[in-house]
Amino acid sequence: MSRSPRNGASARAVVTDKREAILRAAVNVFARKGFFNSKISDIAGEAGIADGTVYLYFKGKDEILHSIFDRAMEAFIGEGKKELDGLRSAEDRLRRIAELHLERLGADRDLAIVFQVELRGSTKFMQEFSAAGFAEYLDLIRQTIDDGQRAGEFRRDIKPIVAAKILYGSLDEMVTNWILSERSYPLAPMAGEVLKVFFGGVKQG
Amino acid sequence: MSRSPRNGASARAVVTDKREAILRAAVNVFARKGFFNSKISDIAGEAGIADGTVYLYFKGKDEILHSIFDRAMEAFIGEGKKELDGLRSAEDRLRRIAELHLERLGADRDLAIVFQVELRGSTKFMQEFSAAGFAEYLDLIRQTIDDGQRAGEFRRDIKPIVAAKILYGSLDEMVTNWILSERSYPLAPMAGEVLKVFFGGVKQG
Amino acid sequence: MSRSPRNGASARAVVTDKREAILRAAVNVFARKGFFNSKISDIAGEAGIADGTVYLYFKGKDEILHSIFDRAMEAFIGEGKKELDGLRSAEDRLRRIAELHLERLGADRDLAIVFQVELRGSTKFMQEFSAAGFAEYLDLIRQTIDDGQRAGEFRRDIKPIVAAKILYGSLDEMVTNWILSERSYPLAPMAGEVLKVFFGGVKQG
Amino acid sequence: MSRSPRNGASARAVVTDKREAILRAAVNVFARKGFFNSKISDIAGEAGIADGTVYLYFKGKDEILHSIFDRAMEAFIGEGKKELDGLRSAEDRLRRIAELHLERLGADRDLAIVFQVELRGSTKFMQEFSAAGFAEYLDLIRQTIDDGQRAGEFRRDIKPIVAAKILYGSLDEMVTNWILSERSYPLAPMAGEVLKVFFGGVKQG
DNA sequence: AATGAATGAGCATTCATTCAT
DNA sequence: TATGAATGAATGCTCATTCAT
Repeated sequence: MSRSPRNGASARAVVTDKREAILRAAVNVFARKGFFNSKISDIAGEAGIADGTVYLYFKGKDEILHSIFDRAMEAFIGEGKKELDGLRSAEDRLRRIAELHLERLGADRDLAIVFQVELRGSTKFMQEFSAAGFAEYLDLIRQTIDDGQRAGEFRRDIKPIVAAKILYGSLDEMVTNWILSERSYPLAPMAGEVLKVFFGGVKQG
Repeated sequence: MSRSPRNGASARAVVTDKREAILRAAVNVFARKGFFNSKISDIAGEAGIADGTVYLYFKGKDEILHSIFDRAMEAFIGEGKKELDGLRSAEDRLRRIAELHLERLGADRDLAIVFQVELRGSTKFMQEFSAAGFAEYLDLIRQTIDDGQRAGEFRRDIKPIVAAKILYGSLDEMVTNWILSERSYPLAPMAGEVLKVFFGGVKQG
Repeated sequence: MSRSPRNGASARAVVTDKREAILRAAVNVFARKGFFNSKISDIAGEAGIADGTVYLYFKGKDEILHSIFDRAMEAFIGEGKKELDGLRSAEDRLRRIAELHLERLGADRDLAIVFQVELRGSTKFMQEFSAAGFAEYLDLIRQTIDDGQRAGEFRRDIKPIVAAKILYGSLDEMVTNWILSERSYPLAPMAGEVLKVFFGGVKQG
Repeated sequence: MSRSPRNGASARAVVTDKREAILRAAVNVFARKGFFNSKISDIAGEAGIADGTVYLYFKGKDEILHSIFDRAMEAFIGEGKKELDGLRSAEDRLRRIAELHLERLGADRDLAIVFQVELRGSTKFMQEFSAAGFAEYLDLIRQTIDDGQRAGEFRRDIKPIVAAKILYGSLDEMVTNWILSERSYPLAPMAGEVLKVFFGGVKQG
């Protein structure tokens, strides 16, 4: 946690610390000013380092945005894998996915803004990030729905990929609305509301 | 002598023509390069006019984006109003909304890209555009659902605003996926798929 | 006075009228915004004509400034010549010159600003205008002083050209101060104050 | 590690050097091309640095002009204070002021051009600079004359402020003429000539 | 590794000038 | 003559990136 550890932290740890500091600063700056309006010097300033130092860790702003995405997805998927392992029914697994989705983003508004807004500011980014992780995430949902259909939990007259997009799109909209809302409210509980409708639509009557 | 030519319509047409040409060019350029990477000179070049001429019609890029949004929303809402007037049941109205939503964006891929991607590239834009038209649109859906609940068509244990966000989010995700997809497929038919699940979830058992 | 005379004004008169209108507008605009910050469109707007029309009468801003100077100097010198003809003593002539100088500029603050400020905004202008009229004016003063010395009115141990610069510089400073002053006071009476000192310095004890 | 190099003086010197270089280059460029016709790139080129570097030291052209004025006035007034301290009579003090005025500007033709021409190219500048230093300078002269009147050196029937403007205006005109002159002659000796007339006009008969 | 002064390519914007009407 | 829409050259300014220290 400390920026200049006196303890046995290795040189590698120092490097990691500064890298982390830049990424954390970048999330904050991007959330406040938007990716395209953020300057490298803003990020460096927020991180408390010199402008030039940023280039020792990243090639440029694009790579920083990529790293933010990678780091967050890695953490999210890693955590998700563990949580889902214990759940057997497709319904329980989807519920946990939805909850995690909103819990995670609801816990870090700046990160949510970067994910909902900044990562979507160009088709180039969207395609890259879609290829990088969104696709995998969407496929996880699709697969779970597919499993549910095979297990007889869900109606079979609905294409799993369509249902997956519906669930993802619904959650995504909850997050976007939460970000833009002037009122402050907890995001996670929206998961239950979404699922009530979603399961009503996909579950076997 | 007269400042407006004898044929008032033609003068208006000329102005409108160039304005329109700029807006059309801008949609194309924004879709290809992204809003922030588009230069005024790109738009002017695409429109076949000089750079400076753009400033005779718009204050800058921001105003162009706003105008694109305004013009499209105006057309969309105007068309929608007419279509919905004849429909009585909430189900029919929601169905028509969903169809129109996907038909419209599915008919103009560049415009769809601008709406799905470029208009969301900054919180500033999102807030402005949310205030300008998205909010109204979302409220139209909410109100229709509310009507459906009062009429006994829909379950009453679901908050209309939540259901509205779910429907909107689902449609929105369909559009985004369609844009990013490498395959080319018609967007409009997805409306039926979305509604199958959505109505399954909200309609009275 | 009217901008489009219905009376028998000839075509030439119309031309002159528009030329005059542009010059009058330019003096006003230059005084308000400064020569370099004034746009042709500002002048055209102030004159109530189209931008392009300005070019039917003048090559550009420089020529307008020149014309302002020429017109004013012509009027000033023409008027001055008449007034001075009747005066015999050098003292009387210098007194009248000083009075005219301050009366004229004191009567048209905008013109005074153009003369004191805008005409001096570049060495190029200053050299041109110096050659064009200031030099002639200064020489008129010098010659008068010379005459006074020859007539025994003034001390002979002072170079006429130096005395001329002193008188001109003193009057000039009165005008500049008057322009910059926040208080509003009549300029012409300063002539007497300047001359009291000046004559004290140059007249034969 | 340390942000200020071991030798603090050198860092300061470096900064000062580049700032000074820009100011010196700007005086030269302004004198040659005029303030409004000078481009930032002209100044940067003359100073031997990149265009962007100028903005590390100054906000823009206006601030450069201000700095030129401030620096010169500071030097001038600082020097003047010392010189005048030893002089008792008002006459001696005014003589020294006049000499310093012409010596200083006569020693740096470019600076003189900036002071006589460029600083007066707009009412905005004139007002700012008048407020900033000219007024103070004029008041120094006025006060000295006032002292001379009280001490019985000068006539009391002349307003000190008017006499001050006359002296200042006379000196100013000497400088302007010297700048515009095609002949090359020393400026400083003109002080004596001006004072001969001025004292003749203001001293007790 | 870290710094931050310096760089200069890149772009938005203005506005004098033209010319078809 | 008069217009004013259109032009496009000109330039101030920003900011990502480099590199000597």
